Amino acid sequence: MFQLPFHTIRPATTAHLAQTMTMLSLTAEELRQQIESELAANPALELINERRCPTCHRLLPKQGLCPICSQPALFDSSEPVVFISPREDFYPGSISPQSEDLPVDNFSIATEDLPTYVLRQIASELDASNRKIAAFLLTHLDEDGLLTISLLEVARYYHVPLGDVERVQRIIQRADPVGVGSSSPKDALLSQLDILSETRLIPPHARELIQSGMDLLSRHQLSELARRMKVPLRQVQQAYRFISENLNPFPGRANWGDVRQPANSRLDVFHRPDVIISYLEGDVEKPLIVEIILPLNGTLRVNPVFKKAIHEAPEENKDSWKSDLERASLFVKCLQQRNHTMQRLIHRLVVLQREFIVKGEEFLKPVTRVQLSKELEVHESTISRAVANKTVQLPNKRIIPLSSFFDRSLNVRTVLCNLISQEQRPLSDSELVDLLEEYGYKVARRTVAKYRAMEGILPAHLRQASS
DNA sequence: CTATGGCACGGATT
DNA sequence: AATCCGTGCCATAG
Repeated sequence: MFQLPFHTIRPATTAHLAQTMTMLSLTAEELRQQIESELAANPALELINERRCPTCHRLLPKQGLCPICSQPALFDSSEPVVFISPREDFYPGSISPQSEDLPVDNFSIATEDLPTYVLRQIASELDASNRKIAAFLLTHLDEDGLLTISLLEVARYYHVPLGDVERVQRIIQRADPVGVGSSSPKDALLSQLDILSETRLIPPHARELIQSGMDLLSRHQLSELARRMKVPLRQVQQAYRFISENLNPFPGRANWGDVRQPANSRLDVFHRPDVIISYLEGDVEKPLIVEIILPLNGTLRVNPVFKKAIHEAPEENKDSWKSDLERASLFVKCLQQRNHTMQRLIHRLVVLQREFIVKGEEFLKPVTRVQLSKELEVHESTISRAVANKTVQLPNKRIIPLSSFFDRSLNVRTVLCNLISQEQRPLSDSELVDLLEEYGYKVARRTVAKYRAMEGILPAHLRQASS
């Protein structure tokens, strides 16, 4: 019923194949750059406007209404709907056609600065007056992403209660470089900790350490800290490691302009996902909507005017025009090819891992890339490329790497976490092995220890029995 | 003596 | 061919 504009896949030339391959491994952000430079370099390539759905802003098919918004009831809830989606709200830097009716600077390709980037994320949560406050706060950030003015000043300036300003600040802090807009490094750490604690376990005392031991913490005086807080040194060390690995006192400094996370960071904050999975109309009963982000605000095609003009091309330019034309059509084909592959891949993946997506990590089925490559009848390296470096946003708004879908042990690890969080008394690793066996997971004792370490859980003798 | 972490090996995965 | 991951063995801490 909802036919996507599939294009017949032509027999690939080697150049075609090579370019598709490299394109497949690009993230949405990288793809944006690629398209941008190609567009600038090749006059035969053009980007045209297309009609958009007035409610969801998705690109509309050639004729008719947006299939998602207009007839939601038509969809079978057992089948996910997968499609390529140019979502400029997720891609503020999306490339737009230079149309006459739209001021160019509105969606220009200029990279955004931090204040704009943050404001875009939170704009929908704020009413007009709060938006003003947010904008004001964001223009007073230093290069570290911290506020240079006090909240009190702002409140006085706008004649609003301090509480209002604080509320706006809290919303800002939750936006992408998490902790941005905090008043101090300490503040930034605390808000990051809050957000992290919603999704994973945090070591005991981490919060108190930051709260009251910030100065000692920043000077790495752990033993002094342990004495003053009356907490075992081991726990201080544990908490310290967690803090330095996962939190960042200067939220603006870190990865701004850098797409990839530092290797040692486990903070699940990525700038923008490559794929977004959500429920239709936010309703759990409705089917899953899967959008593969294409950072393109329109449709890319070979310029028909250019194509026509080729016959009248001046003799000395004819060759270069011709190569431009070929290059352009190759580029478009590769892009289609990439989209097609991504779409098939993600579709299969969503069907397979539905439980994981809707119910949580515990239900992840161990699937290897090889299995999937056989099902889709593509080479395994194709899957690898498609999966590498990409991120997915789940319906619960968490953004995770696409490779998590192929994690062989994530399910066991989460069961392990549950087990430990529900334990009455600290269980040793070998006891946990037996317990896991009852749940149908057979792992070695040594492996349990590894998983514990991965999840940042202390060994049994350092854990106190708690709720 | 038990529980755990380090090192390293082999097989699977990419 | 390179890398990742689970596991076994052994040293060490408690």
